Amino acid sequence: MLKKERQAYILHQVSLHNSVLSTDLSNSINVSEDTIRRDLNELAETGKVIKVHGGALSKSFNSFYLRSDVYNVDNKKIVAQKTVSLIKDGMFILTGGGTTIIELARLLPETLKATFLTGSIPAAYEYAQHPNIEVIFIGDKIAKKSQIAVGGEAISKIKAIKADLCLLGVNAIDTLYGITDNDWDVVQVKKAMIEASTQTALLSISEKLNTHQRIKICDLADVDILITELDKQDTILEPFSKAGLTIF
Amino acid sequence: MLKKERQAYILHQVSLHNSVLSTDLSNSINVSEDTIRRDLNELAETGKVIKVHGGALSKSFNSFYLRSDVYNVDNKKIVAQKTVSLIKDGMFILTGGGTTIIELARLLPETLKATFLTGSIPAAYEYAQHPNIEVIFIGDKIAKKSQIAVGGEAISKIKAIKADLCLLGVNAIDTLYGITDNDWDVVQVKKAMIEASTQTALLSISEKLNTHQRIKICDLADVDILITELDKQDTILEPFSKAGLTIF
DNA sequence: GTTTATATTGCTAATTAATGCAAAATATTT
DNA sequence: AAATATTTTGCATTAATTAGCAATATAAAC
Repeated sequence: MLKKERQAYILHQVSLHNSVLSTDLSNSINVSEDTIRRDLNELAETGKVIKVHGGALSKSFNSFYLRSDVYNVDNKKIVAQKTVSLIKDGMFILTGGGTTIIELARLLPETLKATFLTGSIPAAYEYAQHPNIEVIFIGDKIAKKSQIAVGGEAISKIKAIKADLCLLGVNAIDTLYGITDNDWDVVQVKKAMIEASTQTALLSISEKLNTHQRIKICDLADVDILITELDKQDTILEPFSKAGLTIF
Repeated sequence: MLKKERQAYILHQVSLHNSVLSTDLSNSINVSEDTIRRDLNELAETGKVIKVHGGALSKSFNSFYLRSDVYNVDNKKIVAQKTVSLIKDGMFILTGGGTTIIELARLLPETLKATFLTGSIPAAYEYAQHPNIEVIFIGDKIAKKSQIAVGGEAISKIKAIKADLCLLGVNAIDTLYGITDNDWDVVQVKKAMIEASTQTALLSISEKLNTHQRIKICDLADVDILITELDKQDTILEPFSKAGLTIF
């Protein structure tokens, strides 16, 4: 087994179990613990895992984004964690794609029984890992860049839905420009999702607040909840609160 | 053996096994390790493989899932490789899921311009990695076990399609029992896919020949091509050939 | 069809990389 | 604080790589 292969295997194990023990790895691939340790150190140096006494922990637990580290994962995880509390048993939830949504999918409690509807391949994959979650995929042509289904078929399917909650990762949000994005097809889908839900929550790391992009999805008035990694009281959030959004 | 031939052989080995050792190659084609190394370096410079200490790795050696846990990968890869030759530019291809199909997705040439329609999340993900392939996802409720969309929605969507070719990984195939599977929902989808295509090719490692399961998909007469890792002339394949299947 | 240039290959020796081992030094647990 | 487990360090061993050179093979020129 080549060194890189071994490291790939280790990474896979880490993403699968969130943590590994040097001893276990040593046994399962028959190399000395020294070698494992050296591998883990290399992987830690390049930021792929977090080295701890006795083994290593996953950084951005993922099979999709194994290579490219997700930007700002830590904050995204905070956002995702806050979002979990909004989700109750029995809900019908429409969600988009994006790295924050993926983090959310991973943080969902095992016991949660809910139905998730999405057009994002990575998100669907993650939801499907949960034993008690029903996943409905909204199919259509897959946009390569974002790995989500876009097009008329998908939109009319979304319009036929009435969901309890819509969860969207946000690209740019601003009190003046509203919620904006940079991909026409994706915007159409997001619009439809917001309309199809009784309540919409936006997931956004604070960095994206007060920025805008080319294409408008909707006004702040059209959505309900804003979830960031910041404290509810943070002054940056005040304008959004005043615009009528509930802050989490 | 010419240099180009040798490098083609090396590339083939790499795509088949995901990794090669310089030593092995040196032995199997009787040239010095130096030559192999020089070849690998050339292939690495043109981006065909990833050179590592001791050998080389396939460029796509880790993405969606690691193959180490896939049963009988090598044979599945041979099946997949044979299947590639059936696919031509411009085709509309309906495919199921399953590990053999995933291998196929990975072996598709970069230059291929075709449209793939599938209800399998892992397959869609793999297809979406190709620059010139259009992916249409057939959405519906996702069956956890198989990660494919099942249900009336998906089936009626499939029925609205007329595809050039249907590629199905097979669970069990027998001259007497026909093609069988063990999941009712999946069977419905496969049935619909076969009906919606002018031609159907079955991908199956030989191990699955002459086995059967609970639920019938169709008779041998309803499909056209059988692709296994075996040689066309193999006696095991004779009964299938006699049943009217074209063997690859 | 020679002859000349160019590429390819294999060999040797020196260098570098990868791995495992053992003893000492740290952590961690009880 | 004692017992146990993990890490560090330095070293030995083996394997793989590099670089230079000689021997062939292949292509190009005459």
